[in-house]
Amino acid sequence: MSVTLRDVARLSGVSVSTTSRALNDRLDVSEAVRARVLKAAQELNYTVNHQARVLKGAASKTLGLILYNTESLTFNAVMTRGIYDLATPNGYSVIVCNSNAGAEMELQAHQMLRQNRVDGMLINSVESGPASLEYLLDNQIPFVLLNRRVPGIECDYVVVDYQQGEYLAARHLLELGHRRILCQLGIPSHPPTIARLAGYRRALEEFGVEFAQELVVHASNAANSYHPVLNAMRQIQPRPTAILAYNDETTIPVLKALSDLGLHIPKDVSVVGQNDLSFAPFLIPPLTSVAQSIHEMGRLGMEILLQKITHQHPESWGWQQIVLAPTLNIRQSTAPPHSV
Amino acid sequence: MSVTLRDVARLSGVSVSTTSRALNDRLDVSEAVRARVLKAAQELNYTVNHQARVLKGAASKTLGLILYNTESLTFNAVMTRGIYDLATPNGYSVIVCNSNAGAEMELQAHQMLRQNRVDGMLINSVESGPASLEYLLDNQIPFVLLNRRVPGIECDYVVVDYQQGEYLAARHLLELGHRRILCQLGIPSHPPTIARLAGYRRALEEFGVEFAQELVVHASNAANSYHPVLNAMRQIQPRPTAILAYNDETTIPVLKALSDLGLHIPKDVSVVGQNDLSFAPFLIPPLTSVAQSIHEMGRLGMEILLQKITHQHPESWGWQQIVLAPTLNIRQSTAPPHSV
DNA sequence: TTGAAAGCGTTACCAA
DNA sequence: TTGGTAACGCTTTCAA
Repeated sequence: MSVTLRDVARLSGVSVSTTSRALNDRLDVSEAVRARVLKAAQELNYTVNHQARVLKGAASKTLGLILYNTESLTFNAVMTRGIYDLATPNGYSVIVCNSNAGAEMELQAHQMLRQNRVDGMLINSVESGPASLEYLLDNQIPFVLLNRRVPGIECDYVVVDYQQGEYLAARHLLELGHRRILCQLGIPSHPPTIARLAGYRRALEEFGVEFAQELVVHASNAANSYHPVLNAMRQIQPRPTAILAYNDETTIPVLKALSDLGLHIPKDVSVVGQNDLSFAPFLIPPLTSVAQSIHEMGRLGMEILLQKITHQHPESWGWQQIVLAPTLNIRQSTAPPHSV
Repeated sequence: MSVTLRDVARLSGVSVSTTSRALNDRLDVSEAVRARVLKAAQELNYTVNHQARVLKGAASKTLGLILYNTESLTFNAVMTRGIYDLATPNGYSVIVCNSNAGAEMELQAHQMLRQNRVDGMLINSVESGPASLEYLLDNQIPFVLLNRRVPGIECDYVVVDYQQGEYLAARHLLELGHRRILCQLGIPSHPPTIARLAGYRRALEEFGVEFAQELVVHASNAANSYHPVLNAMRQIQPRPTAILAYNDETTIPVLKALSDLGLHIPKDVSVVGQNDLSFAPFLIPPLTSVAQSIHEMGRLGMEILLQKITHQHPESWGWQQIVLAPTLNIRQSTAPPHSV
């Protein structure tokens, strides 16, 4: 079927082993032979068979990436960019799998990557519990968790801090004088939602403000923020004076809901987003938003993974457990409450 | 290092070949033996070595995906979702590569995927010219172009029709009575920009409106639409009465620029977006936008690729060349020009 | 500097 | 129904 080393060897009139050495830039090949081999290889359009190499014992030069795939569209896009930026230049292929937030597909992904003998993995989905990760640890397959932690599993991870982000946002509003702050979240069991809620409550506590369940709006899909927020702002009395949106994308429907209720931002209601996407400064009014280093998280995760793969002293290393601190970018969507 | 078939054979007390047959659900294995083998495999936590299988002649069950990676964040995210949705369930791994809009990285990606003996490829980046594609054709490696066509290369492709989309948007504005329509585009050489420009001009011609170069705003990065559009709307006389934004994402800064100029939408200026992202109905005012079937494009491309890989009659097939028609969703951001 | 041969893990063929 | 053996394409060791 495809051109093999034997074909190249035959054409260049030398043995297979010499051909291999010539193509792999070994020193112990005469220039004359090397030139002949290279020419033959080019002529035949030869490409080394990667599977054969790996079977022979070489590193697979392949990494696995398991995505959760139910985050916001931009989240995945931004994170994977950080990852790819380092993969190809370093000669690594990346096999991307999606769990679609399901344990079954996630296990299938692990299975696939295991069969492919990947050199390492980046994991953004841990729905199936710790077993898969324990297997990786036991078999010394390097991996880095992205935006996830698993209780009871000691390993490398890089996370952005949604808890702290929500805390910063809430504190900012509290400092401005807001006391009734609507908090828009996703599915209660989703780790980023759990983290946000904790940050929100931490800020409230710090300011001695009592937590009210009615001020938390959970939506099965955080993107559908229009109706939940519209209803909440219509019904809750006294009306919240500020909103913590799940992220910048969901802020757009939130702004629309407020506009449809005839509420002015920030005069009547303050709004804070999260992720500080590139469009945040261009919303009307420019959105106060918490910047999370998502691209950085992807890039750093990949960097750590590559280090672990190349440096062969896993024992001498501690775990790299990195929490990327968010920053609050204050713009014009937040102000003291009107009534104050 | 890792557990092999020999280890399983040894533990279950049968030969390697019988072990292989037992694990591969062959019929000619006694139930007693099969049970013993399965138990041993489980006990040892055996996973088949995919590279060995492929070397032996099996299909690699791996697909390659080459992304351009300079499109809008959402474009890649939406398209790849359509792709992944079919990959894992069908047992295919996807190796994702990025060209970053560069010919060199694109060639490197081709090289990588070739070495990995992928069963097929989905390609959204053709910066390096037709040579790579010709190689695939010559070697009967199935591939499908996504959102790209290459002059002189006959092959399968699925594209969304940005030309038609821009045409529909422009026609809508022309029908409303607009004659001075600002057209926001990206790098002149980028295929989607070329297509959009052609659609714009086609609509103008059809309405007998002369094309004016000053009404076309090229930006190196289409996302930075604020200043180019602000300046254009400030300087061009008479002022355009409508804007064709590059896509929905760039619409956000466009709306801001108009707002900062004190221009009202749609009274003073009409705006049309493209892609009809989920947030389009929630912009203020709700955005008239051209819906492009990007998710469908990814999914369909994958479907065609899988068909080509499984059905082994490439000759009897014609090329599948699919152009997904856009539709215009009219909302409140467009109206007849104020002056009419 | 070159070549022969072994072996990576698997499957398939052929014999038993 | 089972087992031995060869072969996939490559790299590496050892000998020449």
